[in-house]
Amino acid sequence: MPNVKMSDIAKAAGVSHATVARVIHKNGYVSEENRIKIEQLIADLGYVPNRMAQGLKSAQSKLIGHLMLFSPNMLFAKISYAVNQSAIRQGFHVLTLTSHKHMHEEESLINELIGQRVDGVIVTSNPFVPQELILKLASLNIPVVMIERTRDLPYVDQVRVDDHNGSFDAVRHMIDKGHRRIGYIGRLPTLPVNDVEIHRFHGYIDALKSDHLDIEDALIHQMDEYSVEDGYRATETLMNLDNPPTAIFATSDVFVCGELQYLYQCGKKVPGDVSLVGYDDTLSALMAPPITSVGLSHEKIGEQALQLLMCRMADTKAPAQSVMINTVFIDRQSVREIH
Amino acid sequence: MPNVKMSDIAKAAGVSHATVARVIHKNGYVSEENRIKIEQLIADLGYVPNRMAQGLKSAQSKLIGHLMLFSPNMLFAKISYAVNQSAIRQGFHVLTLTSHKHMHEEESLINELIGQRVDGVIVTSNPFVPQELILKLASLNIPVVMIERTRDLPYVDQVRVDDHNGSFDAVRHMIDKGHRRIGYIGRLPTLPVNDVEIHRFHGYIDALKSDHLDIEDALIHQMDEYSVEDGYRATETLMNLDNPPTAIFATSDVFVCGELQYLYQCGKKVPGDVSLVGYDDTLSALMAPPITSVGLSHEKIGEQALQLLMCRMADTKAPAQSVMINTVFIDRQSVREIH
DNA sequence: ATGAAAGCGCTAACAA
DNA sequence: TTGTTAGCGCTTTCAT
Repeated sequence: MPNVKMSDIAKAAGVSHATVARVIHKNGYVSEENRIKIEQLIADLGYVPNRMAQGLKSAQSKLIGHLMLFSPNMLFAKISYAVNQSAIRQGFHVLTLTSHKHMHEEESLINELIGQRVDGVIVTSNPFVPQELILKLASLNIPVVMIERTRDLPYVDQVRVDDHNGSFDAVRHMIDKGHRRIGYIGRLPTLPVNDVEIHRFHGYIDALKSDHLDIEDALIHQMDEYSVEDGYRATETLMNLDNPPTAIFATSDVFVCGELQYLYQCGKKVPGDVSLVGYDDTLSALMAPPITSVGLSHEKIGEQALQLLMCRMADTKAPAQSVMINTVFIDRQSVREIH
Repeated sequence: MPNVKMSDIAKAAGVSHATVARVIHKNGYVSEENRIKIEQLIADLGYVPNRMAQGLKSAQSKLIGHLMLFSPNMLFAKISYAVNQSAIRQGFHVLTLTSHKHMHEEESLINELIGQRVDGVIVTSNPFVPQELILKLASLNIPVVMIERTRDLPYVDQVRVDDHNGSFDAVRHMIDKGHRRIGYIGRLPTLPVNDVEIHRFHGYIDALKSDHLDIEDALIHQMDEYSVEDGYRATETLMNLDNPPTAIFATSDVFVCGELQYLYQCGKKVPGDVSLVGYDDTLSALMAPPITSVGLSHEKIGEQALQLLMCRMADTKAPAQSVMINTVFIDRQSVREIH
């Protein structure tokens, strides 16, 4: 009994399909008698409206596209999940498309989304999506929201993370515990969109300055990639300094993995010998020992992204909005008090 | 210039929309002259066919639904990614829906998928999807493939993981390195679908038997949940035995996190004091130290799932197929040689 | 080589 | 209170 359609219900109920439509949408007048009968029939025959037909008619697919960058980082899996949930809550479904950096597949992916006539597009943390493609979407009146690595573009809304504060608070935490020599492991700001790296770095610098601490180049490591290996290497260099740091702040939990691997090898304890703070709060809870980290609230991010999308659907030509999401400092006691 | 449609191209080219359709689908005869002109117009105006209209007409949405269970485990993020990639390669898009255990949202989620008239459904590792819902899909002639936690249902194909072997090989590896007392940390087989737990457990048992080793209840811990905490607790109990194991096999990398946290606390070294092997190969590479683990090949799993879906689309009434995917043993030297 | 026309399943304005 | 009707954008058959 595949593919029951409105006319099947109508026929079975002895009415026109317009009447069936009325009971489905609960608008217009329908006699109590017919309503009951039709509702019964819908349940019995398992009728589910065809979204493609609805979409074609209404020019609303109720689909939104989510363009992500491939990344082994659990953070994006979490954001993806949050976006999906928020979308469902608003009656939308999400088509998730992932591109790889430097593979220039974005264009065809975006065309797919246009083909589906998505009602909106979310671009998460993908610094490689060319600006023209975003503008193309906007010119087609398809609402676009960018998450995390955002651009200032007309009619394109942004959900940003307050990285400066997140970073500042983390480093302040270390300073407050008595640390004076704090290492920094981050990523080089060499991507097309770099706000994230720059803000995290300035958060570190500003925290040091706020306590009039020296900024020492030897303590600052900006690596090529967010990777375990780079975290390992940076830590190795830091710990081999004549005067190694007592604490290290890393801008990603992935770096933390590398830090711990190095420290494990040379038998140094956390936080006994070195104190650590990570960023993302993805892997830090799972580490031995668990590591204090700066968490992002995925739910809020997803929620806001959908919110902005809905607003823009309502008014495509409203000025671009930018929402800042706070980070959440998660203390897991991986920073030791020193005197 | 939003929403260019076929008739716009037709009008601009001074032909009927049927001719435009011909050049798009490269079928039927079109004069060279017109083809050039139309192709040019399509590029210039940025025409992209409306999938909803195509779908309505062809009764093929080119969408597949992916029903997952919410899980903090990275494994499912990876499978999800692999499924998406394989789908794209076959010209499909994926609607990913995630349900929470015990929330009984599966029914409405499946109705959403029916509403979208998805061409197929993949159910990944979700033991809570009621059997009737799966059967409902099958009865609507919507191909269904189950991944990892599968059921024997008519017309429902399965992609399974060779957990018995995966587990067997891992434990054999420990035995070959000279270990005689090997702890087991797994999950209690209390889910609606339990093959996974049972096979992993028997893999362990059979490996021990293959070397005529004793099976000791005290070494076997079947926990309530795949969680860091349960891994921690089980390890604590194991290590406090009068005669603790020299090696521990865990059926999930999540357990490994807990193991390492406990061992870190009491200053025991891996593999110096205890040898470890995990399962999933998700977190094990990130641990300090990196842990040997049984990996699943997500790509193969995704690829096979799509393959089976395509086959079933071609022949809905073919007998159900079950494909077994091999695990991959990843040696990271976390098992010590003992004499 | 090209066009006309029907129809996919639905919505909504208009008539009755 | 209900039915009729005209599309939404596309594919495809059948004429021409």
